Amino acid sequence: MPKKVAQVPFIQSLDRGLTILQAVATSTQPVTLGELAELLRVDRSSAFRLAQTLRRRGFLSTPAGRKDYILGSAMWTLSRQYDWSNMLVRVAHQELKALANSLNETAHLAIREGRNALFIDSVHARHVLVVAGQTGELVPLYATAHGKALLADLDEKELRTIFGSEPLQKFTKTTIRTIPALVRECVGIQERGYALDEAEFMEGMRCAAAPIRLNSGMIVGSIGISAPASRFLKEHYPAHSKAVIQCAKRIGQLLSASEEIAEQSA
Amino acid sequence: MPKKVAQVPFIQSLDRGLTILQAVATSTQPVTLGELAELLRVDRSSAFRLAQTLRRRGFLSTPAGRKDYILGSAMWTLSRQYDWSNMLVRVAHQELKALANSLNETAHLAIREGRNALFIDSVHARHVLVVAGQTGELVPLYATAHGKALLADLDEKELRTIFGSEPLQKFTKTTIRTIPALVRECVGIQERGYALDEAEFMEGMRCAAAPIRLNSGMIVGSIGISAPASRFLKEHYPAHSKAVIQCAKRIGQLLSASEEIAEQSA
DNA sequence: ATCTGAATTGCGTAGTGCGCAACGAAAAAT
DNA sequence: ATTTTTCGTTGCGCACTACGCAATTCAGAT
Repeated sequence: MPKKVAQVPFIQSLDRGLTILQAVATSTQPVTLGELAELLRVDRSSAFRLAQTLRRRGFLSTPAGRKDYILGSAMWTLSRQYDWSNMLVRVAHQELKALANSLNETAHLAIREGRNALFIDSVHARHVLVVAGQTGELVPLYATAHGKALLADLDEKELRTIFGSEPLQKFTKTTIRTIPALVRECVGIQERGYALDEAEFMEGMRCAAAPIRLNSGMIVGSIGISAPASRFLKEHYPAHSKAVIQCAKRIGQLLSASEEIAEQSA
Repeated sequence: MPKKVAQVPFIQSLDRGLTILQAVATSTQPVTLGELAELLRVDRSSAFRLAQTLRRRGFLSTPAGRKDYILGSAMWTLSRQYDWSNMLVRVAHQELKALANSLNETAHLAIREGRNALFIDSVHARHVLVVAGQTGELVPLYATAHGKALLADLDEKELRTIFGSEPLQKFTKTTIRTIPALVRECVGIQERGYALDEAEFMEGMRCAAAPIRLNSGMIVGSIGISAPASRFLKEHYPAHSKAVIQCAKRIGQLLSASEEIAEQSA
């Protein structure tokens, strides 16, 4: 039997309003009334009234003089004020746990914070020897798999803006120390879909991480596994990196999915 | 006569849905259905159906197992994807122009970008000698009035996270070069409401800037005026700083205001 | 187990929001 | 410049949405 979807009635006009919001937010261009009407399959007048309601609330706005719609300051204000620190953790935690269990190694979730990667969640494996990197810890972007995954889409100019012109601090003998090398690394990560840390930050420690991307491609975080090099062997790379990539992909889909995400949490 | 407000009919349920969104976004705690019903002055069942519609779209979410609502990933995704670079400029430009005209000096609008302040808009005064600092330019946070205004709320720990432990680069003989000095400066800015740049970045140049705050107090940008020290005299400080502070305040209100913002742009 | 407070569902009706059509203004075409 | 077309905006009345009421279920506390 097909699972029963949503007996709770939709509030039609609210639903339509949200559709408008998403349409405007994902469009790079201002959106005209006609386009909205067509999108919703409703009369222009209906689209107009919906859009006006959104506009009065500040969720939409019209560029000076123009008639077409862009997002308004209310959206901006709301998203700025809100504490999003748990969002990724909430959405990703299940997946993180699954990853850690399937490989039986410690899995981390990280975001970019200035020049550092910030670990915002972790699931430890059952091992005597557990890796460092507790939740809340900051580590250099250029010297860790998580950090490099977060940087993957940046070009040389953007990297220089972040790191300035001073040489990068050396942590181990494999630490990347120049921007050009980092640029090459980033290109590689884009191609492969994952980043490796071969004891670049901490001796004897390996890590594989993949960027978490929204539908738009934007990188919003990274997920990865870390382990002592004695346990995380080179022959594990293919399997581990594949698992990490798929995990990142699933999280990205969870974030971008708008409807009917399963809520089997019990 | 009071200007006629909005003949265009509200879409009631959309309006209510947006109210819910704002309520949830501005609350630090998860919001229960009962609270929403009370807020909207509607029956619980109505609030329920609205909330469910928002939840299906991913705009709201319920923490594992709980029944109360928090913002969902759709909000997060939307606001991440959207290009907000023009938002502040759009909202603030009129005020920026007014400021520049009233003092007849160049006014700038800046935001924080990593370790730098980024000028995102400017209005030049009619003077032979105009200040540098074009739109798009990056300047150090610790050495400019705009930068310091943007840092005003940070404490020592946060400042160190941004600037690291290396001594700060010296630009002029008045440049702040230590974190403790910067901390003191920030405290002063919080108290006074504005920041000064006494030729700390560029010789012979003065600047006064104030942080732009949302209702929540969060700093989202800075506005200020710059001029050669020969024209921007010490006796101008009181008047200029007051003008800058009030301008910043007005912009903050524009950003936080949700309804009926005047649209007299002609 | 019982009780209490909440969330959730069903249902009939009031009222909202819809489409239609007309108007006005601005853009496109001639 | 004039006509034509397109798009945004407003008025109106019917239809159906979404509301409140009340009954039901669920969860937690006693």
